[in-house]
Amino acid sequence: MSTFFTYFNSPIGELLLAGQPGVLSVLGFPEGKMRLRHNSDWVYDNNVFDQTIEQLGAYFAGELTEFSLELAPQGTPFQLKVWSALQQIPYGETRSYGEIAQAVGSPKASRAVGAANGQNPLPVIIPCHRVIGKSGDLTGFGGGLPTKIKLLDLEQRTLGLRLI
Amino acid sequence: MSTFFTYFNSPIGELLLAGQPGVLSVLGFPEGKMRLRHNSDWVYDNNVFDQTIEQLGAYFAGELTEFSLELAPQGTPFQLKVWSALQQIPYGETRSYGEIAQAVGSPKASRAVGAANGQNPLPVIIPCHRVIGKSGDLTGFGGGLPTKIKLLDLEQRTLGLRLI
DNA sequence: TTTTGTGTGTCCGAAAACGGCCAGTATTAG
DNA sequence: CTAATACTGGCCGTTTTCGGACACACAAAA
Repeated sequence: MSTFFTYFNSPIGELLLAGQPGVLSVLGFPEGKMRLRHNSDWVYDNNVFDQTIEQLGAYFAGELTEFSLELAPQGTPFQLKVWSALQQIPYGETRSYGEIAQAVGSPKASRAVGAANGQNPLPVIIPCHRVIGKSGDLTGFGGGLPTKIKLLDLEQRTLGLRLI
Repeated sequence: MSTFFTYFNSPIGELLLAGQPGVLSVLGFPEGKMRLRHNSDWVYDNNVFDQTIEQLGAYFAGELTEFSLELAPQGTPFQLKVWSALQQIPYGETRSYGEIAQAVGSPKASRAVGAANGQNPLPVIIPCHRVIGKSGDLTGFGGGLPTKIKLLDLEQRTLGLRLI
């Protein structure tokens, strides 16, 4: 089965989407430090990602707080547990790396959680941006710290509007 | 629990024995390349190793072909599997590194088997000397190749005598 | 043709290095 | 005196590096 891909223009820059019909497995930043581009044996197809694009659009517009997509991230057992835990963090809230470590049953593995966060193949949708240092430092983000700030800010402002 | 040790004079030179009452965990060559000596916090006690000494004596006299001792070698899961496989090689026979690799379920790990062999904490008793290259080369032995030859020779001659 | 003897390819496990951490001290700047 | 800041050491899963007690193939000698 071949892998399909497309690019999506978002407020935080161009995004690479990849996966198979109905299943998203990669979301990447083509620019910046990560420079994640499409593989040469992937097939361009924009139609495959209708739902993803629609929901991403709504998310960035502050009109969607929870994604409903079929995901297929690839990783080690530990990484999968971490990414799963990330999806439990409610929109607009944050957790510390240590809290996630505790949530996956390895209380002392906060550093390993940081590493797993860095390998997150589906940022934004799997909200690794909601994990920050215990002291409140943002500490890091694959797409660059400014993007992490933008995402947290978006979620904060959206929640603020909701209160009116 | 403290660790006990003693030294035993054998035909292949002095041997260091160490462990706890009823359980042997180390057998080493104090001389030669390995230079395994007793640790400073171990306690000298010759009586603890009655059975070991008796059986080693009988082995070197050609009167014992299978040890019956409680062993507690320390190692990684892979090493333990290898050492366990070594104990399945009958007295006087040999196997190639590749065959042991196959026996532990990693057919291509012949070189890794060599490495594990080199870490064998209980040579002679765990018969790493019965593993040789596929071509028949002896290839290596912690206590020195001459010792490996002596051991294989002893076993061969003992079997020979048995045939009479 | 058989037999040594080198060279080379490969494959593992083990050990070391590496962070998107964190808590406990020590050190300054107010 | 207090609080922010800097430094230190331990933690833990992953990644990378490393080093062979191998095993073939081919060459050269007998």
